Amino acid sequence: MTLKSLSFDQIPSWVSLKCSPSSRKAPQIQPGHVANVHLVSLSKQGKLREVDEFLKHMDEAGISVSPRSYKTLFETCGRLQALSDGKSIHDHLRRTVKEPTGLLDNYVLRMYCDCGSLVDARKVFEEMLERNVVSWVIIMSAYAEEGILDEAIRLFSRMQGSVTEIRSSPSIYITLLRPLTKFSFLELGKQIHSHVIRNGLGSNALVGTAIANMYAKCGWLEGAELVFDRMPEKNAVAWTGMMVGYTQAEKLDNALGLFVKMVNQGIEMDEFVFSIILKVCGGLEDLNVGRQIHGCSVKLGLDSDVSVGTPLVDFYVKFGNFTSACRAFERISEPNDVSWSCIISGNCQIGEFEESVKIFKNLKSKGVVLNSFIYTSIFQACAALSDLNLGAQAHADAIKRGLVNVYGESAMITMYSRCGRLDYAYRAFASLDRPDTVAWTAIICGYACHGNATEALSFFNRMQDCGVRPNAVTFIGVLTACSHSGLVREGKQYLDSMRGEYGVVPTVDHYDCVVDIYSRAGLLEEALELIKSMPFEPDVMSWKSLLGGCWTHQNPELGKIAAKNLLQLEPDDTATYIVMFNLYASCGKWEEAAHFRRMMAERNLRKEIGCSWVTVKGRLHRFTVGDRHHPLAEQIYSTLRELTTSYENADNALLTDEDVWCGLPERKEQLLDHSERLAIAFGLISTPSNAPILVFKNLRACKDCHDFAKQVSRVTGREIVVRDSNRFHHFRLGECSCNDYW
DNA sequence: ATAGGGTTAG
Repeated sequence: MTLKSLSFDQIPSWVSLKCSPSSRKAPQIQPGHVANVHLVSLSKQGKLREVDEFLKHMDEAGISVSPRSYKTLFETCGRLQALSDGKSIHDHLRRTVKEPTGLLDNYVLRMYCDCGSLVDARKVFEEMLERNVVSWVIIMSAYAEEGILDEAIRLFSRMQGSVTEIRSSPSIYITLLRPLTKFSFLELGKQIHSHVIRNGLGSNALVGTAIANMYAKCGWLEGAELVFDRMPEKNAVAWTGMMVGYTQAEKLDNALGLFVKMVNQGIEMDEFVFSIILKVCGGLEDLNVGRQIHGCSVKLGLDSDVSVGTPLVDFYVKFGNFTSACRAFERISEPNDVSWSCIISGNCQIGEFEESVKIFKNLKSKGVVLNSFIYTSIFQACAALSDLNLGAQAHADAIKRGLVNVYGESAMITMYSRCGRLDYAYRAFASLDRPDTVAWTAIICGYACHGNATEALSFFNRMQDCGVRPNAVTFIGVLTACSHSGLVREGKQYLDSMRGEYGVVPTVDHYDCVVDIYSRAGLLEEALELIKSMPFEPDVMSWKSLLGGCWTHQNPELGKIAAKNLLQLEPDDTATYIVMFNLYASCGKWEEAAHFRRMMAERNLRKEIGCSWVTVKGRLHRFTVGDRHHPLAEQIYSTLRELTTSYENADNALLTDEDVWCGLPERKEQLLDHSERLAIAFGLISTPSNAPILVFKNLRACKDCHDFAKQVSRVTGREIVVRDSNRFHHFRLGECSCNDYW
């Protein structure tokens, strides 16, 4: 909108309607009144550029801006955090109003605080001629909220001498207490409490609530209870605070008990009470009580409130009941970013990563507010989908919006690593000031599954040098690194030192890693011995690892034991049948082999279709075995034929994961059309000759394709990276990073 | 005019 001149004809009629009918007086409008009303209207709509224009016109027309207009303008600038607009309006005020601005200064002060400029705020505060309690509260809370508590306290002492109304101003204390809660400064809190008592505000309900809250959230539950119990009337706020305190102290039963007491005393419940108590039910894994509380919220008509609906969604997600979660979500009348983040992470938790991404894109296109939780889930989804494009885009996007925090940072390390870009993962890690346990773990796991054990273990050592303690997941990464590199002795030593040296109690997963280490190294008896002697019931992974080793090291006797246990635990996993078939077949025991084939057929089991894909210029190209659908199929196959001349000896090739589903061993000679070969060949002909090729595959790489990829990397000089269902293989000049050890 | 509570993630 451009106003050529200050013509009131251009102001919509409804604007002027607003000012006359309410006043009974004759329609004598103050000069400039309409202009000021228009200014306020623009401001409330957040149209700050038009405000600026309009102010100029008012100046030219000699119309002054009313104090009420200034108030609204400053409020708008604060709300929108528009510091430069705020400054120019402040300038305008100083330029045009010569007399003392008095109470308006509080709004200016508030504006600078809201815009995050403590420097400007302080300057205004010091230059103020007249300071009242409100002025002090504003400036003190600004420092306190920023965590600059010592300055807030200094101001507090300074105030003692200059303001007399302190006895009647509980807001001072409430203001000071809130940030203490946030930063958990218990000792300071106690001092303020004594101040409160000395100033006779000990029985003030609002102050009491704030103090009980402060004690509860600083973790001093006894103190909180003392204050809480002595409060003559406790409102929902006080009860909520106590429940939060118990929850943070992991005393969920106490929190629930308090809730029951609250209900019995007939305290009116509001939406915030439901937020915390639903979280408690989720933590207690108490579906029944949660459902009852859900029903209670419906009766009160609160379930459509975002503060109730959102934790309800989360509650049902925790129980894996996604249908109920969605139903709860749909009841929310005005979902906010938290609601969306619950539904997005819920989708991630049930493996619906595409759906998460879809919702995310939709929210972005609609301009809905996003938060760091949403980005963390999206990084997780991109990791699972290996979607580097979207992941990197979301990364840049999150930075622009200032929505990257420690959670997102470590999720990003994992995302880049799983998308095949260990180099980016490292860069993301290296950019951290002080990586915590999870970030270190993410980079260790990254190097481990890319087969770089030396680096992974060196990160583990550096982590300890930095004084960061490893957790259970860290050791999974460490042991995986050992496993992928054949570090048998080291692996066992790490397992043995976990409890004593690091205080991390090993779980069955850690033992499984070591079973895997032994099995891969051909120490099959040791592996079986460990399975038998470990302080846990062996699980699927224990036997799978052993079976894998029996296959690589051709031991049908132990393989039989592993398979027997595996079939009991997981009769529908086709991999067991296939490996056993191959194992017997390769030893020439055809009858036993046939037995497993037959069993598989009888149980009507079908193998997941082998599939590989490669992304070129942002487009995904997907291949299945023997696929001829691709427009460049002819070129792909001729490339493969050229590359395969050295593979005549494929005769004795065995049945692989990929072959089995399509049928029979007679496809011996057809190994050349395995999906990953198609993807590699396509990568070769469709990317620049110096670019690395990154192929993803849903199943484990077979031996022949692994050899093939090595060969191709030697002949063409290309770097080829293949991610199979297990790990990453980096092929360079005829060698693989896994040292044929996978 | 100033002031109190909750829910989401690696």
